[in-house]
Amino acid sequence: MHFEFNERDGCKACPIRHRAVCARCDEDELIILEGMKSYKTIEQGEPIIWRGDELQHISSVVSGIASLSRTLEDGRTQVVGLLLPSDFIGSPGRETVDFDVTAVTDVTLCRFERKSFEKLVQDVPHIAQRVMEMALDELNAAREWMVLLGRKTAREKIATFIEMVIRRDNVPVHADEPHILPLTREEIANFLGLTLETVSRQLSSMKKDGILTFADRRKFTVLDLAALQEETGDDADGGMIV
Amino acid sequence: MHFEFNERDGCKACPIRHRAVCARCDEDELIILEGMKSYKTIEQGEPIIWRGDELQHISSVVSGIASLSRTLEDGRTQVVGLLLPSDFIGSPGRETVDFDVTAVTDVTLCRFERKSFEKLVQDVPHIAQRVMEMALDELNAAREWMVLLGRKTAREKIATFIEMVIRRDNVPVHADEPHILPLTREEIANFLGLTLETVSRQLSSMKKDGILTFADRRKFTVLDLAALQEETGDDADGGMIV
DNA sequence: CAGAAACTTTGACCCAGATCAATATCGATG
DNA sequence: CATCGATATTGATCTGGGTCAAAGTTTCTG
Repeated sequence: MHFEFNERDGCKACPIRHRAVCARCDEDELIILEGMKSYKTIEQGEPIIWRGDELQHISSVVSGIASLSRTLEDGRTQVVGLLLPSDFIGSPGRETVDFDVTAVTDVTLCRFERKSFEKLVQDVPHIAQRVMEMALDELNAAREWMVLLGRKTAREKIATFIEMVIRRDNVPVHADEPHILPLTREEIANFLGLTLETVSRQLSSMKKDGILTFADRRKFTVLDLAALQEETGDDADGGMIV
Repeated sequence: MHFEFNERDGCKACPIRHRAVCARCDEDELIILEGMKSYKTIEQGEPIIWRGDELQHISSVVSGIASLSRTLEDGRTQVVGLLLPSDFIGSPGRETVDFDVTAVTDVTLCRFERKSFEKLVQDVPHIAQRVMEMALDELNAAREWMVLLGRKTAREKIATFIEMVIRRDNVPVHADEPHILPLTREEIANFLGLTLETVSRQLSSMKKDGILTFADRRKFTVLDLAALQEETGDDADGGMIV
């Protein structure tokens, strides 16, 4: 059984093609991948899997946004990450999830039976390498977020969050289309370690300061990107040495 | 050139043997590993590498403790992780580090020329798998820490930190030897997203409440483990479903 | 072993952001 | 299109932890 990796023309039907995690789509390979995958849709607001639940599948987000979060006994909730299309739910080698996973929007998942996925990781070297790279990227993002949670002010947190949102759906150049906040005020608060009132106040304040405008609760446009970036608390150049 | 993986008797001289990241120590393998590694010692308090610096080596901590941190322009610092023996500095596929790495104690590193290490990751499937597992573990730990930073009170943060320290050097059973705080008050503060005064006050308060005693600034004993764990804010059973 | 530098504790006060509360707006539903 | 529940805004007040300041320890150095 031979597997090879090919980034360029990964199999069209294979969801681990996202982020180019895919073995060469010759017949052998396709059979295995086809045999073990299944799709599932979860409605907005519904839980996908709870912390501690046994992982039957490793899934990849095909469309929509899911959140990873932890809630303390008294209800305090911290969102520790957002899962966007191509992100995985569950990791090879783990039998349970350590965080609650919830559909923030309607979410479509492509699921692999966990054992098969783990076998794939073992048999196809480039898949382990890809998962490794993805994990390292996310680790970096998580650490970056730790700086925000531990040291940034409410205003800096909001500015950083908005900047992240507009960076994410990076419209070509100078498309003035409004951006969409993917989260409610409360979800933003739980992501930033704030209360929803503080989130609301900071957004209002940025509106007053002419940095943003809102067409409605979710739809906004950045009027002054430079000012926004100034407020994030990060180095202007994203940390490169000049 | 064939490589195989053997957890049990990984090569004694190979530092990536830590955490069992090691190929079978036949001659081919040894030559490669021996040829590319070098040791280096960094004194307590000295920087190991700065954020943005080009990574010449991937290193593994052999002894001592290093911290990963980020400092904002105005001096606010957040420690995003501690590197203990067997942890890596630098990741295959990255040309720079994204955080400052500092020696918290005297640190000995085992360094690999980066290109060679990356080649090794590509050539020896089990090494990529091992790095993948390590990255996934650290990702989990980072997310756990995000909950602490975003939602826990000062007292809960301190309790969690102390619990982490005693869990780390998990003395057999009932050894009443004192534990050692590996960090100064200021370093603890930067790790927990607090000020050093708050750290000091909380430690005093726990002393007053009979949870801890201090033999000196660094040396402490836990008098009431149950109470300590009660204060961490986490579920009693570490999150397992009962 | 004196004197200094580094680290820690403790106190007094203050403020960013939490909490509590009232109102306003949106969007779904019959 | 009126009603209701969910979501958001805004105001008033409170407080945990930050800030500023002054001792008190420990450790290093000559």
